[in-house]
Parts: sequence; structure tokens; C-alpha cells
Amino acid sequence: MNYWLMKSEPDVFGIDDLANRPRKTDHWEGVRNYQARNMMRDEMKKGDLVFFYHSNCKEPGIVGIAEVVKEGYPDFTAVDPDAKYYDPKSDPDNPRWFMVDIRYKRKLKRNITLQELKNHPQLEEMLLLRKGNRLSVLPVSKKHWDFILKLENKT
DNA sequence: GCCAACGTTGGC
DNA sequence: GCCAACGTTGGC
Repeated sequence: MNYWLMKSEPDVFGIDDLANRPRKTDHWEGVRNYQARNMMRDEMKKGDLVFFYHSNCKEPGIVGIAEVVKEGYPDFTAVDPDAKYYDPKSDPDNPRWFMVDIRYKRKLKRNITLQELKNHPQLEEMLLLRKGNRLSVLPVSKKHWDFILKLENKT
């Protein structure tokens, strides 16, 4: 099993929005970056766990956990001219963009902020903390995953 | 709102 | 294939 981190802006689609969806499940539409696409298409597997990260907000950080429930399939919003993430260059017969479905598992007991993550030398290598990393889907090592979960119970 | 970092586009 | 221009991300 692998671990991931997915970023979303809470004003657009936050952890509560996921929790309020039917079956607490939604498709992760709108990723238009090839590296992130490749991970969703090729590497994310059913049962993998995901840190839900709030970005571009007052207190960016990890707020909850979700689970991959459907593996990579074409992002239909890319070929829908009315959709927000429509990409006119995406060919319906040869999909360019992919997405996965994730299901809400739980919120963390507290928001583990980006600032807090930065304070731990154990997380120095974490991709999320690497300068200039703007990928919205990132792999998380088991070591880092476990370490972050332990932080949850600390004050 | 600013701006650094990065990805994409398109002319040549 | 180079690279300048442009657009986006996302912390601050």
C-alpha cells in the first residue's frame, strides 16, 4: 500500500465538502499537470491512503485522511466544454487527463499545519516541503506518514 | 496583493 | 530544440 498527499483549496473543495458527498466519495477532477496525472493514472491504487491538505488558505496544512476507492480513469471534465476544467486539446478518444475517486475516512483531531511540519527535521526530505513544489498530488513515504500521524496526538 | 518558482506555449 | 513570454500555484 502507498501513501499520498493531495492539495485542495478549502474555499473550492475542502475536507468537509468531501465528507458531505454521497457515500463520502468524489472524483478528483481538474488536475492539469502531467506529473500529477501520471501518479493518478499509474500509481495510485485502491486502498491507498491520502492526506487531505488545505492549500492557499489562512492555515495551510493536513486536515484529514481519505482513501483511494477507484483507480485512474479519464477525467471527463476535460472533454466537457461546459466544465470549469475543460481542455480543448484533450481528445475524447485518447484522454489526456486522468483522475481517481477518493472517499473520506476521517478528519485529523487537529490541523497539522505546514508551519508545524517544517519544524520537524524528520520531515526535511518530505516532497511537500521542498522549495517550489507545486504539485497537487504527491507521494508520502510510510516513514513520514507514520511520523505525521504521531504528531496528531501531541499538543 | 505580492512574488518566487515552476510548467507550458509558440515563434524562430 | 531553444528560450522568452505568459499563466498558475501557493506561501506569506
